[in-house]
Amino acid sequence: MAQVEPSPAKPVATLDEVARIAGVSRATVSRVVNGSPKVSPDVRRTVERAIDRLGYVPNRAARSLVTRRSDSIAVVITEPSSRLFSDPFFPRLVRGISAALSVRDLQLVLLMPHDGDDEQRTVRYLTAGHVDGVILVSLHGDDPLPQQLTTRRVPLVVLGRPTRGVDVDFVDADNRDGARRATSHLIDRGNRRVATITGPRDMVAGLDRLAGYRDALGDAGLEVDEGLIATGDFTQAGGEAAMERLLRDRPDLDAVFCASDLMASAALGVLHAAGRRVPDDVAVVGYDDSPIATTTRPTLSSVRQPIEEMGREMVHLLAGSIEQAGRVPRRIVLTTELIARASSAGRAMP
Amino acid sequence: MAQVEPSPAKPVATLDEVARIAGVSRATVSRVVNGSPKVSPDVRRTVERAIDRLGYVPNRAARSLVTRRSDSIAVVITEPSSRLFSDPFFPRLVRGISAALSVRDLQLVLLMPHDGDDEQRTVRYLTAGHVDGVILVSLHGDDPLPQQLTTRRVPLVVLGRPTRGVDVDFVDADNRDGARRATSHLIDRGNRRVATITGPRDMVAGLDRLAGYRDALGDAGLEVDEGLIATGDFTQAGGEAAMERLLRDRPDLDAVFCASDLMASAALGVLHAAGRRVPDDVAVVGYDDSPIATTTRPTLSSVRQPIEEMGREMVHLLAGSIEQAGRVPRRIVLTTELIARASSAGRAMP
DNA sequence: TCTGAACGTGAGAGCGCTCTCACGGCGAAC
DNA sequence: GTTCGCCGTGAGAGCGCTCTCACGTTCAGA
Repeated sequence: MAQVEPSPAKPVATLDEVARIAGVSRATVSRVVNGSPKVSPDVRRTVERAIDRLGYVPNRAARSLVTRRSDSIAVVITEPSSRLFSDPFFPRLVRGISAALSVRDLQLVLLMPHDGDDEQRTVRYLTAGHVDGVILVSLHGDDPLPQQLTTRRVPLVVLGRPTRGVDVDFVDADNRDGARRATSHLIDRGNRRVATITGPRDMVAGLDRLAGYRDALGDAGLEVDEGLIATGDFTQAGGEAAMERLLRDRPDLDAVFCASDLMASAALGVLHAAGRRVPDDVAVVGYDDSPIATTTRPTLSSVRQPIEEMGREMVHLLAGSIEQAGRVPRRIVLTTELIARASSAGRAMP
Repeated sequence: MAQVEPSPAKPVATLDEVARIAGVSRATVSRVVNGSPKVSPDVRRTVERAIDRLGYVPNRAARSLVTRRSDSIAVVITEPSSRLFSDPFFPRLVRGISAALSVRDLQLVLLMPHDGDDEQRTVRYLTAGHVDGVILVSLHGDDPLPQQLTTRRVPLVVLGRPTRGVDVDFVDADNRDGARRATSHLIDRGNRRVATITGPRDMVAGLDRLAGYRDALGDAGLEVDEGLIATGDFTQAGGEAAMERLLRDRPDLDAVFCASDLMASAALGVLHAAGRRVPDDVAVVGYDDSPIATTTRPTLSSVRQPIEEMGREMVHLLAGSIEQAGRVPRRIVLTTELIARASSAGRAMP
């Protein structure tokens, strides 16, 4: 072998060297780097030139050590793979979060614990002060994490209204209103036997969407018929089973509001197999407005949530709560929008 | 307001305190924490008790400062939102990476630059030594990032075989072989006019899959008919346009191999609209085996890649290249599997 | 002319950790 | 009994940064 000798990696400059080159003290360079106003314009220029020349970049670890800030926040996604992989919700949300963090020059540390052991490690990591704050995505009702973090005073923002008492910052879409809109839309087109396939009963989003369904029926003076309510779990398999059950128990239904597009797409398949035409015999509306909504046959009406915006709002909230610890918890609820497509087009057959 | 007085957050213990409690020196505690063998069993026990009692967790910043390691690696995803959001590939890959990193007690810092400005920041960040290594996901052929990182000697693993000269560690699925399998499968069932909708011409995965298509035709002694090759871009819109073009130019085609499931699902729609039955008139095979493959009508045959495993392998590779800088670049190519479903079932009509 | 506030700058401590080196004690080898 | 080497431990320096405090200069006000 020839002398390949990998040259000694990255010879990064330090504050000291910049100071020496610029002919000032370390403190002054630090002030320039951190944008302090107490530096005269010409000194600032000199220092900036030196920084450019050396390609100086502050050492994050050293800074963290003294400021006690890591300038990084954790995004924790606790969600079974099934949903995580099929639902574009997560990439979109993460993208929104990432964009907002990048503007603030914060780092995104991603945690996806996937067993109990991992979860333990996660808790330890989060409470050890390695991050300045935590964004918690998609916890189910009984997740102990928010409680644990809150008592340890780790700044925290949660996605979705928490079920129980924990008083914590959160961002949510208005699931109840979204479901109400979807259901009202079906009623408006003349459907009277509107069924629903719900989300899991341990997730607030699922419960809220069911509540919205009931609201809409109430608004229209229709009675809620429990036989028209089938419990799903947001997945295709769950949607399929629920739709089959509905069709068997209540063959006279003329519309279905599904609490997720995945379930709705499965419902379309079941309806098709059963010889029901959509939307003529049975109208269908989904939830999430995921890409799948445009690929089904017929295309799927759905409720769209402002996902990226939710990510951004979570970051805003978290930044605030890092700044002023112990402030009163805030909640942000964003409105949704019904996207009407073929699966609920036209008027119901009388 | 009552005296809500948010108590002074996390009173984390330091090495010094542990040392004092255990009655030993800081150095000894450090040795215990880092699993050095040069500590007598009873001293080790004493120290461990003290650590437990105080709930001591090492300060990562302080450690980084001296070791010059951050124990974190960056995952950079440069991909237009369209694909990022519709393709479950990314969540799955990230999950695989995350799991492998967590085992090694490494942190995952996620970067999703989405404009030129952001990209600049990203490069600066990565070369500033804030991370020990970089995993680069889904770069197009002309991405300058690998080159930049390589010259700065930042340990790097890339997803997918790079187009050009950059000699760099990478992990890839055997796209060529996967495409060959898919195409051969169509030929085996009796199809003779097998078209293909390719990926974008600036992505190696697209080119490789096209090459595999050609391979299969060659294997079967069939001639490659350029008129049966339509360029797509992995997205539904692209697939739709390509399928329409194919149908117009070569109405006699009897099968289509699509380089992505998204394009395949769009192709199904176009074929349906054109009154072609799948698989009877035209058989279709997609690529990726994404969840969408089971929701189309008919369900979609597809090529599955071991995505999580690819993530794991990338981490292994990166860990190695961090350990021994400047070693010879390695490449890992994983095999794929054809999942046959309804869209290519049965035999071709003669 | 003197006082003192305002401002820009430098000196120096110290954040929590690792790691080198020195040292004392003990057993093996002569 | 002496020497040597090894092993477990402690002392202390120093990683690169921020931040407090003190200091010198300038300038307005009396």
